[in-house]
Amino acid sequence: MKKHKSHSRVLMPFKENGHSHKKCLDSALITAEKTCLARGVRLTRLRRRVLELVWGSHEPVKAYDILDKLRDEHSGSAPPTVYRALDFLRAEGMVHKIESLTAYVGCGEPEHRHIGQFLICRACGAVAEMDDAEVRELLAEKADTLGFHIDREMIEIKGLCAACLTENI
Amino acid sequence: MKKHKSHSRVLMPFKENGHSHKKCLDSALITAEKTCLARGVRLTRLRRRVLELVWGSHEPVKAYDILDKLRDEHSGSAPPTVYRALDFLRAEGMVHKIESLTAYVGCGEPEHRHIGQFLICRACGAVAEMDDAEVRELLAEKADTLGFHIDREMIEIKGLCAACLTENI
DNA sequence: ACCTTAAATGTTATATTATAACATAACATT
DNA sequence: AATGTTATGTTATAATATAACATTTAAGGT
Ligand SMILES: [Zn+2]
Ligand SMILES: [Zn+2]
Ligand SMILES: [Zn+2]
Ligand SMILES: [Zn+2]
Repeated sequence: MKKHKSHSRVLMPFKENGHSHKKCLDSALITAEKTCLARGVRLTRLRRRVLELVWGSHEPVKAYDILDKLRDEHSGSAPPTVYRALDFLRAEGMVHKIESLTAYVGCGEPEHRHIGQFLICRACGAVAEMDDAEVRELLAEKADTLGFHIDREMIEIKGLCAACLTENI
Repeated sequence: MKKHKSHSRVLMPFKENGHSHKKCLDSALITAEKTCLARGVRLTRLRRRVLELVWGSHEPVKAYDILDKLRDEHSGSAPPTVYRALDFLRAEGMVHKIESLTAYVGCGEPEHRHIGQFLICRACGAVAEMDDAEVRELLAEKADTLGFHIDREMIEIKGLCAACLTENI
């Protein structure tokens, strides 16, 4: 029994036909800059570059793949370089870690802190992010029947996205 | 709008006061033996021992902690020893991997194949497992609005269990 | 019992992911 | 400029997982 219509947003959709990833990336970087400015935290050149690399595609990116690219640009790069930047970006919500892939994706809406639910296509590898309050509420309710208080939930769903479903008829 | 009462089971509860873990463990091993027999797969001595070690407590166990114990008993143990046994046990549903902890827990109900939802207490480290069809149905519905077809979902919830909540008043 | 084959385990090496610890550099504030 | 703080550089190592191939064990047919 729902009291009101809960919000359910798609924070990061699967990319549609004609998706301009350049725009997508630029907009993400601009949002990140604005958000960091507003919060008084520093999106340094390195952090910005790591964010850019994470946003290179809509597929989760591995930490060591980022590191390889950083090394091409600056020989002083080492694992801590990338993990520190990722830690910062995750703390600020610019990036989420996909635990089941040990990989990282950019967040489509970092300005409002949240932890979404991720849909991962096993065919194309793309990831979409939802932020669905109904799901959260139902889980909270279920947890409550066990006397459990939720701090944080990780929801990672694997399957086939619409595009890959139609291809594999 | 629910058509029927969906089943919602607690496959593995948080341990209650007076919980006899010896019974809990014995029963898990017996169930595992029966289930393997029924399926025509082999619960070898090694696999049984690994299952026993995973079931050592209700807290997720690390692969290399299992390996350390195996090494005490048999010097020929190496990473593949434990990972192969875990792979078998996971495939048969006797053990689940908690992705967000890279650790493994025993399953309370391996005879029916499933992937549950895990509640992880950040204070005592214990894990409970639910298998809630309502949650699954809601997620399927939400995914469907994006044209996404779910194969498998990972739900790991962190928070405080009832016992730890009352302690931390 | 003997042979054959498949499954499980042993063994060595290496890949992948992540953190510790300490030094230096950049930045902000006074 | 002096100071404290934050970020980055640097070296080393910890923690998690798999590849590849050899050997042993178990199952099934003759
Ligand atoms: Zn894009
Ligand atoms: Zn997000
Ligand atoms: Zn128990
Ligand atoms: Zn289970």
